[in-house]
Amino acid sequence: MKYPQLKLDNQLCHRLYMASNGIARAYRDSLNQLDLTYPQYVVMMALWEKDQISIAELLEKTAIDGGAMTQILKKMSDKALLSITKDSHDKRKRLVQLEAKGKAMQDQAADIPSQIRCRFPSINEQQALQLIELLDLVNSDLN
Amino acid sequence: MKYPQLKLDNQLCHRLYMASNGIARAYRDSLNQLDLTYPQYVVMMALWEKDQISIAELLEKTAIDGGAMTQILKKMSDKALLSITKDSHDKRKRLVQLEAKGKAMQDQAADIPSQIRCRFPSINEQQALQLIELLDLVNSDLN
DNA sequence: TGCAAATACTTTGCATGCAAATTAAAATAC
DNA sequence: GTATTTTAATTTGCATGCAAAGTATTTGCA
Repeated sequence: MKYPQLKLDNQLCHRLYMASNGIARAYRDSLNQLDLTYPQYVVMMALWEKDQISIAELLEKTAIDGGAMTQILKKMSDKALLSITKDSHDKRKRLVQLEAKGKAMQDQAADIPSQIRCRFPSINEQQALQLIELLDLVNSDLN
Repeated sequence: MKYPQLKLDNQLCHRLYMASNGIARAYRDSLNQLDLTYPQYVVMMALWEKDQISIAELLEKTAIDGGAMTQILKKMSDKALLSITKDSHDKRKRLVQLEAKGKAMQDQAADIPSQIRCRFPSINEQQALQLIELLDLVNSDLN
């Protein structure tokens, strides 16, 4: 190997790639029971925190791609989890609000975080917090 | 907010999601110059480390999806970066080897890691290593 | 030896992630 | 006040990630 900096073993990014895909995969079983994909689950979490927000605000909170968001919201709307209305003050904007089914789903979802947590016995609480701190630093450099 | 464990701010997975997508985005400019996508770059790194390996071995080293790998290798083969031959001892297997263009690209790629590193001024070396250690723990639980 | 099970890939269908082009409406400029 | 620019979303085309089904070989086992 000519260049050690090109070894896969030295790539932070590749580890993030594996971890991100792997954890999303770990969520799959739990989310299948709610008929949600991971990005859809993220949208739900954002709305449970703050309902009645514009798509732009949803994009900012979730960091989901705008083009994908249009499709994701359409599917969630078809499933009656939420509805989308035009903002009467600014007709460019559209507001997203939870429907009854979407609100009710919060109780079903409440157990998911602990289910996922069990899949990572190698990580203790302190390490999890440390990981979050470091990822926040990474993400802060990404704007 | 009824359930604090459902707050986006408390989700390790969402941070991984943002970091993984964001870093891949950060690679884009550098990789565009080599006409490579990020997964294709990962394949190149794997092959620069060890040439003449089976697709199964490539899948294991890169953690790329098998179905996607078929398409990725086809595109890379079309670009004359590598070629694929049947293993004469086991006709189920196919061996991947770098072509001249693929080998030469290593020199062009050697600068990429430091270019990416510059995009993360908030992270010092010790923190980067710590992040790698923690992600290795996460990934070790993902099998 | 013969055949079921395991292996190594490929294919297919669906759900994003992303860049670039497009559309509609609001804000600014002149 | 109208033209230009900016903002908010959608649309389009391409590249995966993933599960499930399909194909071709090879193993393994009765």
